[in-house]
Amino acid sequence: MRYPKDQKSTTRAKILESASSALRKKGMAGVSIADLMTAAGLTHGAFYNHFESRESLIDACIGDAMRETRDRFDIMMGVAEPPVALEVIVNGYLSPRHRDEPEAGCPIPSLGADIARASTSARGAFSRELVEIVDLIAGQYDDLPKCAAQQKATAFMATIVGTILLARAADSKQLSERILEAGRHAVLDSVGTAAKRKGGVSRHQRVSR
Amino acid sequence: MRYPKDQKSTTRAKILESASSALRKKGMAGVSIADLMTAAGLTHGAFYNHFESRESLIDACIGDAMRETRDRFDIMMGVAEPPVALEVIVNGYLSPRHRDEPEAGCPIPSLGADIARASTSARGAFSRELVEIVDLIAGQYDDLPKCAAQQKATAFMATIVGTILLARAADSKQLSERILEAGRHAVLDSVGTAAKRKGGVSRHQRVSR
DNA sequence: TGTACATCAGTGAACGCGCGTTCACTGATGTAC
DNA sequence: TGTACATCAGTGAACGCGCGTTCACTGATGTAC
Repeated sequence: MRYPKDQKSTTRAKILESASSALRKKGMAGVSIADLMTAAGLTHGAFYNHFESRESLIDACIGDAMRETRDRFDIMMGVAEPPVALEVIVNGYLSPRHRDEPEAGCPIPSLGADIARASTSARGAFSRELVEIVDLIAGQYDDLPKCAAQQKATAFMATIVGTILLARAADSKQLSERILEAGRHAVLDSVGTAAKRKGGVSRHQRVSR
Repeated sequence: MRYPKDQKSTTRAKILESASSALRKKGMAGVSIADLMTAAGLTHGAFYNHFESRESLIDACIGDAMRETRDRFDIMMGVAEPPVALEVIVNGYLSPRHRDEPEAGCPIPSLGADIARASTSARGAFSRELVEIVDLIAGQYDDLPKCAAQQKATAFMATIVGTILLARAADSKQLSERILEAGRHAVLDSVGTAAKRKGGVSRHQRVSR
């Protein structure tokens, strides 16, 4: 063969990665197949060697980006005891960097509304990963019954997602910063409550404020 | 003149309303000018009698839908004392109806990500209205210093916006319902805290669960 | 070892289509004389 | 009062363009004999 034997899967991965970033940055309408393929260093015709259609690419991107986010959360859980790990996640998620680099971040704030309008399979992939993420977070509220912990975790996700959404749409740095700060404060308060129930991680609370 | 003298402004309003709904329902990519004009009972050529371009229509829609949301919040504030009015808002905002009818609801969950990518003027209009909405809500935390109340109000908005976003993207009614419930619970908890500081609106808390 | 053929990721011209936008036109009404 | 002209919201054909998708082709490599 002309190409190394992992050529095809490598190319597919390259298209997927490039598309996944572009989608998060520019939205579903802002990305054409020709653009993507150029970004991946190929011509547009090769696209259909790897994906059945534009829609199937989008489905794959959503699943992929969600998995990436879950993995990132999972890794951060490793660096500290519950519920302190939540502070690590919050400070990363609600950072200026995440606000300013949607292409490298969680797909929910950038694509959530489009996911709601997407194919059944895309929404399925999204939901499966969302549930996993919520369960990961719920594990941090380990002093609560499972159901209550999941409820807290779901609200946790909603708040950080909504905060990034608002912070990105705001037109001034100042307003945007205030939004991030409000999100951080609200979420860390709830984490703080959990910490207090367990008896004190106040040092961490102060540090990450 | 062939037409009544308020014809032009009436038509403009009709296009705007039709466009504003279609945008929230189908997203920025899902709506063509021809579709909109047909929905408004006109042919596509007339569009440019009323708007300079597609982009300027979108700007107008964003401002308009935000104003509508603010007005709706404002009206709900009138029906109960602070902070009970917040419960009314939450139960409306985080209702299955709002989840299922984006075309008639708040533009932030449906268009937030697109607003972040929109023109400076659209983001300006958005931000001005957002600040007003936050101030309205902050007025409900009337036992807190202004700054703390605004912070609480901002997080309140982030949570309800994020909750609707997640609830719409979820692929099963069951998951979606759990998300709405988690959002309601978290937000009403924080309202409940405010109520307790003031000394008891527990009846309302129980009613709206 | 040499030759003919099969493979298949990638190429790029071509397609049909729908889009945003333009513009000459329509025709009912208002206005000037 | 009657006639000629101006106005202007709305019409619909036409435009150029970029899109998603198709497909005959390329050419380096692997394989059969």
